[in-house]
Amino acid sequence: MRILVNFATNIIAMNKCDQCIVRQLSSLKALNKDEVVKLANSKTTYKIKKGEAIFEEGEVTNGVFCIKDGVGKLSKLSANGKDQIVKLVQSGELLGQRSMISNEPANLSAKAVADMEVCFIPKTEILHFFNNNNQFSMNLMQSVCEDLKESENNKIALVQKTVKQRLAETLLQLHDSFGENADKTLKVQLTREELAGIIGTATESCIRLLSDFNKLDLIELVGKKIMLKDIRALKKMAE
Amino acid sequence: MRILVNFATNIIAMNKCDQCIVRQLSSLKALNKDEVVKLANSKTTYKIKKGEAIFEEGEVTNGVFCIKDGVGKLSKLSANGKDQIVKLVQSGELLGQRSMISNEPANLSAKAVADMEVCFIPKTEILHFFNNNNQFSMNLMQSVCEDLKESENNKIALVQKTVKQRLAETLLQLHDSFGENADKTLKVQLTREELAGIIGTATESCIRLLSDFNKLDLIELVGKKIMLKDIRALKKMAE
DNA sequence: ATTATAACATGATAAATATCATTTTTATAA
DNA sequence: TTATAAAAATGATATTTATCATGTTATAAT
Repeated sequence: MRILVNFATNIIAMNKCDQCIVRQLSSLKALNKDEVVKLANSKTTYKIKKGEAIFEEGEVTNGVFCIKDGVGKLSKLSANGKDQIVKLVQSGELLGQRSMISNEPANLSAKAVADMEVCFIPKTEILHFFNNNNQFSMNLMQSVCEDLKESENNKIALVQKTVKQRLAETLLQLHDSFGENADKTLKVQLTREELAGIIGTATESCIRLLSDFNKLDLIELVGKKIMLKDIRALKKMAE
Repeated sequence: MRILVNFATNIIAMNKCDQCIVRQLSSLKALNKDEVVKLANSKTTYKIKKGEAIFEEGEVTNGVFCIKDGVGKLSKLSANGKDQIVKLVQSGELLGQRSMISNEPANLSAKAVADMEVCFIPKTEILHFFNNNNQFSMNLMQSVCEDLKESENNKIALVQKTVKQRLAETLLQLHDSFGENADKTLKVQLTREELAGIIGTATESCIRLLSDFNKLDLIELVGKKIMLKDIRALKKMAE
């Protein structure tokens, strides 16, 4: 009887996780069928509305979050009250790997930029996979390494490029990673303040530059949305 | 006969690596006796003079470097010809883990800031340890995670703090990580250009601020050396 | 629909920082 | 030891960017 119930549960759960975009794109792709079943049984699913937090800086998370849908930002509040955005994350990605591995409270806050659906996987599960599945641990390792490389390059860009160059670069990256709507505007919709938080500048400076770019026909401002009109020129400007 | 020779070789080699500072401080501390023997047999030792490179940006390294002695800088040359320093490394640390794990050419150049002694460990060895020693893989993972956290925080500091704050912070960090000489000056000796490369500013601006700090009695400039005189005030300034 | 609130926008100005020019000091090699 | 180059220092100036003030438009709540 017990077995039957478990069997039924597992099938449903396995289907759910097995077909999930996170399973296809993240380190979790290395898990075998049994492991996916284990995963499906231990996960919890949440919905997070735009603006809400998944976790805050300083919180102990004790696990990782899979992003099934939506867009999130990892950010840190500075002394002067500005929210510096470190990274945008989207469906298919894992969140909170670093602090889980380091055994530390979260260094950054994670908040929804667009409505999100996430699954929480407890630390014990992840560590079990890490210790028993070499491909998984290698994948996880590579994913953190990729983050490190990105962070280093981003850091260099922030220091060595002007605000104008950083804005051009960031617009291109947003276009690249998140794509465009039917009306050709950028799919991720950030406020000017958030955009300023990514490129590390004052909101007013960001707004001013956007309107310069608009006048130069590099972009078009469609209400609050942004459409890239001259990608070639933006690329040139970013260098 | 064969066994005898190997036995003798291993003892010497094991002693060498077993007592090495890198073995005590890095992820390698998780290795058992047999693994240390394997390590000792596969490593190669190099000496690198101040100013020389261990590896350059874009090079395929195919292994990691252990820093037995000296100080190195990880940096990237920007379009405008400036060398942005991403991180300073010292004895006990490993170098080139990220690009090895990611299977990519080095993203940064590694150069000696002070004469160095390093050992090269081939990729095959490291991967073998990674797949067969859970504690080692966890250590390696944690070390990369630590780098990531540092890089993110450093990035935020670079963007949100003024050049003056960054200089104060960097001087304190150098004091913290590398200590001071008998005459109380900082042990790592960087040129003003290198220091500017860490805080991300023009060399002249860096020199100017150092001389301001000097006038304010926060530091004392002893020739090219720097002595921290008022650590409390520097800390306050960095915030 | 109307009010309140947040987001966006722009001008004026101040502050921070970079750049160019020049001089002084220090290190290095002939 | 002197010549030569590199590093450090400082002034003058230009450029970039932030800040403050204010107005406008969009969005949400009553």
